[in-house]
Amino acid sequence: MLKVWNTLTNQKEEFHPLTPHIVNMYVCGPTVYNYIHIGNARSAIAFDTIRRYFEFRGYTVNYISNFTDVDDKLINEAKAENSTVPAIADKYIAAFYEDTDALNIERATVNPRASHNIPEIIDFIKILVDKGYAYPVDGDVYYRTRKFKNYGELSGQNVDELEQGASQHVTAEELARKEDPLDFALWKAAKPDEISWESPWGQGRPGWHIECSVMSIKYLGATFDIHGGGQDLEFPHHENEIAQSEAATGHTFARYWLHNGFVTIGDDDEKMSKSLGNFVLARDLIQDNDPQAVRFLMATTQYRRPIRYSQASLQDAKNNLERLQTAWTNLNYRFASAEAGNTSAVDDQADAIQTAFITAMDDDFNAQNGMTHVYELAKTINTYVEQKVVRIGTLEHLRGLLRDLAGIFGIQFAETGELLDADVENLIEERIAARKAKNFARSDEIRDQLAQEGIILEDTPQGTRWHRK
RNA sequence: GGCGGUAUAGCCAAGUGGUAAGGCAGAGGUCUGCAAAACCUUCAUCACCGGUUCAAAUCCGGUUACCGCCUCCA
Repeated sequence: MLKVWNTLTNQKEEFHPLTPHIVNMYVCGPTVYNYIHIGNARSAIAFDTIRRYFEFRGYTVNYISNFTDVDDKLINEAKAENSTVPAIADKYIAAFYEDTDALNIERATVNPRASHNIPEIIDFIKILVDKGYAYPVDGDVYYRTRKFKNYGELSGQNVDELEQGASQHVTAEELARKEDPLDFALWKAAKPDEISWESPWGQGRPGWHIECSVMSIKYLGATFDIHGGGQDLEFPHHENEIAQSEAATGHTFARYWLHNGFVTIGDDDEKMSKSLGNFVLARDLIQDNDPQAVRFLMATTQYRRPIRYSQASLQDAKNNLERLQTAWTNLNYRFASAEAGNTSAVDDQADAIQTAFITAMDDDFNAQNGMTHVYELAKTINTYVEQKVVRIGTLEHLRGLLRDLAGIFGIQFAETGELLDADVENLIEERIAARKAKNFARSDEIRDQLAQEGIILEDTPQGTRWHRK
């Protein structure tokens, strides 16, 4: 039975989707005023991995993830780049796809954009105003936070305690407009030269929070299964989403709330964030490192745990990935020398590993425990392929399982079989002859020479094989 | 100040009452002409103090340290 940690209740709960076999999930995407950093990538990878696991378990997943493409930051960035808000959004959305594709993150079912849903947003705000949950003031519209009785439930905050914090950060201008410092903007009146749309309250644009409520409900319905995002979104973003949505629809909003942990950096494991300025862009990291290793590091850490970003952790990921890749290569190498049929004892081992893997991952996507069984599979494979007699059915069984389990984490194995230059092939042939003649000086010379070119030779009972370093 | 999360070997990291998974790195070994890859062996009294229990990393109380949210942020 699959269990997930629900932030709403602060406990692990059995996961039962509203509709059998279908998971409707919404994950908060980035505000597209800059390239994504590896913290953003971590969130995308965490939920991509969760999505893949659901699919592995036989669910159909409707995965909606937004782009917030209208807000102060975009307006400022447009000014800074001497561009427009839509152009800035387009630019960084394109970059987002480049980066996430490189990290083998599956595309969402839909990536709705706030700016493409303005009529829906306005209609939604109208409902809140009509119901008395929101009030217009000079072209702004604010949400009446205290009117929503469960406000603070998600983050475990007490409204009165919050007010102390809020009051320290709200500007005098805002305070004058709001009935209560805790109220937040659903709609903001346009300042001169700002991007804006016509609304019942005048020219303006949506506030933050509202787009996620509107777009998640638009694509998934008033009540859906999973809402995900980074831990920093728990308050106020997700708290506000709940308040808006449930006030407007009268129904439970998301049923399970999942929050991923941060990527931390530095000796004191500080959160990586744009506002702290201590971030590493995903594209820079990918450029200097194997994207698969980056993906591996992020996907094989349980999604709620922090990930310490460092050269050492990346190197660790590379080594582990290499281990699995080697098992894959070892496995594929034996097909040519395999016999028909199956080795039932090994098939049984594979089945047991699969069962154990599912048990581990069903526990709130415990990737570390899941990976333990993937390593176990690698060991099973490495041991099996050293046997004199191997059988095709079992090789295929092992190959399929390794591919599927690794695939959940977004790991794709490199296929071998690339053709070598004729010169290189001749050298390998010459070396085989030299070894037969026990001319080891010459055979080692050839091996060293090819190693210089990045081609590693390995002598096995089935013959000499090679791979590129 | 309020709320929440961490603290396990050189590193990453499982484990929520029965005398510490797994991976990386290190050491030794098997295989190999030598290698490579693989496989085998080896490497921790679980932040600290006190308590409960036949038995605690695991429960309770306290202490310390670090991180996050409460303001834009994945």
